[in-house]
Amino acid sequence: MSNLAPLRRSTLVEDVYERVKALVMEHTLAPGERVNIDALARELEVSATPVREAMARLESDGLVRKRPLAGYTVSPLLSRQEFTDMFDMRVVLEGAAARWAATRASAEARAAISAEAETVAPLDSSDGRRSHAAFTAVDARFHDLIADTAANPLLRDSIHRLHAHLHIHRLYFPYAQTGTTGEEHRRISAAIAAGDPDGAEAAMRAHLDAARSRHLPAFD
Amino acid sequence: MSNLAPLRRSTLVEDVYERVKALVMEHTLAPGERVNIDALARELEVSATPVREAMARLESDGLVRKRPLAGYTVSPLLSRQEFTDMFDMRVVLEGAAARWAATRASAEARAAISAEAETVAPLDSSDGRRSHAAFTAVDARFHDLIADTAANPLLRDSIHRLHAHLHIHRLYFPYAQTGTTGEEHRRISAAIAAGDPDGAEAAMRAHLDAARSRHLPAFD
DNA sequence: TCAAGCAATATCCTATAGGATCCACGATCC
DNA sequence: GGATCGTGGATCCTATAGGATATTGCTTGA
Repeated sequence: MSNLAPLRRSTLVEDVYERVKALVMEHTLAPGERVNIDALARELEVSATPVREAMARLESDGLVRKRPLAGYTVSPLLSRQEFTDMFDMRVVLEGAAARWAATRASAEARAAISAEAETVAPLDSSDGRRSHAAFTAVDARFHDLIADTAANPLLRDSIHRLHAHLHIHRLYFPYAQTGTTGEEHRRISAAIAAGDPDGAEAAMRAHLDAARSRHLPAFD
Repeated sequence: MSNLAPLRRSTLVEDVYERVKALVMEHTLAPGERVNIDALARELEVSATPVREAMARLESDGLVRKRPLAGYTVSPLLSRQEFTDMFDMRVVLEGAAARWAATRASAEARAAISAEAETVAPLDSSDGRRSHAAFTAVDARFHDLIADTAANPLLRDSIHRLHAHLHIHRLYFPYAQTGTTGEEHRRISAAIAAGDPDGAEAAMRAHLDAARSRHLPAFD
């Protein structure tokens, strides 16, 4: 009976960080909006001190910006240039992740990726259509799974950071085409399952280039 | 007369962050060492509050680790595996940086990179030999310059973060061979100057692989 | 009507204090 | 002798208060 989870006794800072991060991710706190620390502290029923510390961490994540002596604001939406830069980074990082996943993944991991690639977003109960939120959730899980499988913590964290920003952007432009995402995912997954690093990287790069093209019209 | 620097009125948190970061980078605070917040606050002649906020930022940088309710410790030295992972990341990120620098750099930037590649570490005044510190400083400037030239803020920040950890490691193993570093740098610079993205990326990857090989014996 | 200057308010930033938790050391028991 | 338990001290974490700064709105003048 070893290797138990470290039993996280939480501090308020931790909880506040998670809560505020969620507020930003679900755009209850909108991009560009000012964040009043005192008001936020009252809302969460804590004092300002742990809130300030949590905000410092969020700033390092790039989710909020700080102006000294003038408070925090939620990071504004990505400009077209920033969005392009982000996808350039994704191509580089996730391309490498796919490559390494193809060489390093365990049999279980390959199976998990294949399963995720076959997953189809569930139908929305209200209107019977596939919701945008459900689609992005499936997409995010697929990409995060590959990032995890690449077995490089630095790479994994970098990719996760980028995905947070992508998630925020998607919430504001929920009309991007789904296109051939499913098929592209299956191609990536097939290459990883086959242990083909070149093919996996190429498929991932192609997928991300296509995804970028699907998103770019939102900036017109 | 526009475009003046925003005139950073600093807050204590900013100053403390820079000071503590320097303490870690120059290993006045040694890897693995516990960081007593109250003692550090007394030392810097400030209260614990801004120190805590600065530590939260340093944790996001990976320079310190936090155990809830048990304080901060300076991040331990990289294991062999972590060191290898870091260089895997460098190959990916800096390879892309070299590629983009080759296509996007202005004439001035190309000249600056070439000049930096020709720079030789100054001789130490005391013993007349090239000091390890001087060599690493020149090396760091060359790589940072390319990262800046790639014109992607996300990429630049990611590379800078990695370099901080590399710097700490180097201070503890100051006997790594210099080898053919100078020549490798000149090869990278030549490809960038020539606007050859494939060549620049290949040269950077070769350089980093060689550098990793020069460092790895430190773990034996 | 618009710009500039000033006052009042809101907000941020830091210091301090006290409760909560962990760590080290010694005592006790097997 | 070695392990377990309990206590004292150190340290962390949070709340609160007050000084410092930015922002807002109004007034004044051109």
